[in-house]
Amino acid sequence: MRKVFLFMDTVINKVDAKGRVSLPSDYRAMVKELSTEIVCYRSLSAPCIEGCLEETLDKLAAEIENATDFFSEAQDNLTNLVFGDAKRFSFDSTGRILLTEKLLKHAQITDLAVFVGKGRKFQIWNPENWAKEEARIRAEAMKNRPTLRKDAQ
Amino acid sequence: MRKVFLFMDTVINKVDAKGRVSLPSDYRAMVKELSTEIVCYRSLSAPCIEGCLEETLDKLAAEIENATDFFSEAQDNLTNLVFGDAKRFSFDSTGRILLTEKLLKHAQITDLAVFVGKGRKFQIWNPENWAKEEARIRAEAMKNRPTLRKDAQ
DNA sequence: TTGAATCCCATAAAATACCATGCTATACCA
DNA sequence: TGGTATAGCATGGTATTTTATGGGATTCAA
Repeated sequence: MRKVFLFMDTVINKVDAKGRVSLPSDYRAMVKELSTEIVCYRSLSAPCIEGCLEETLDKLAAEIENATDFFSEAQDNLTNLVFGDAKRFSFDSTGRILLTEKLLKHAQITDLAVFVGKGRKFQIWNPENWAKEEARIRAEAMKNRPTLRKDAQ
Repeated sequence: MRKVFLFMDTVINKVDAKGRVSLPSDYRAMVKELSTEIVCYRSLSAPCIEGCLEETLDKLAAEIENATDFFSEAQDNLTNLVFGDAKRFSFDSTGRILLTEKLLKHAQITDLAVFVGKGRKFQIWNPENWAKEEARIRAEAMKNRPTLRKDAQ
């Protein structure tokens, strides 16, 4: 039994005519080991699909409750945005999930999908869009080294 | 059971036609004792591969979550950069890992790989590049003594 | 009953595990 | 201390398993 569960690596898979994509085998292994499910939703900030484990959304729900007031408009909006869009995806015996039209359209994905690990989450991109995005992020990191010191941000 | 787990020493191993390299036996022993796995990614600052234990990345994930907001661009960029590039590597019964094309290309490694201990991390270099880099670092350290005082940096 | 979703089977390629060998470093003994 | 035996290691090769992906069959629901 492994100790660490992180979505990593970048893998590119085909999307067939039916809209099926193989989930990277690493991701599947995690889902199976934790006996949970994958949840996907449209990214709020980029033209890509975002995915995570159900547990992660559960934690997010708790955080939202903690950070915003029960009756606040902020909590209302946030929960609508996140949970209104999220959907559970299970994979078949060969490890494929069936993405929805809504998600594919948002990410401009047609026949190829790039899975990008983000630790507790992952993203699914159109290959060209991801290439541009990665170049942008790396260039920025070269210019200004990332930091985790709060005072430096 | 040992108390200290540090990647040390510099060892050079062959990379075969399939891209397989023996992980230094010291490293393997650590990984086995901790029953964990190795993670590798392209160094952000040098033409080499960087590696560490899964736990190290897990801690980093927690730190990122702690230092940045769930919906922030900073968290987005950082997690893409780090985890999109990282990949788990398990070794076979003879202690070899299969490096990817992307990593080998970034480090300009063809048939020989130098493993350089870095404590919590290690690096994998092309032998010639490492020779140059080591000379440079040592020369610099001779000229300006290293310091750990924050105010001096 | 028609379209969509799910399941199952087949195949090729890639990743992984396994076996065998020569070498090196270590341990052991005189 | 010197020499030998032994265990561990690096490395080449092969076999086996897993994975991605296409296509067809079956089920489910509108």
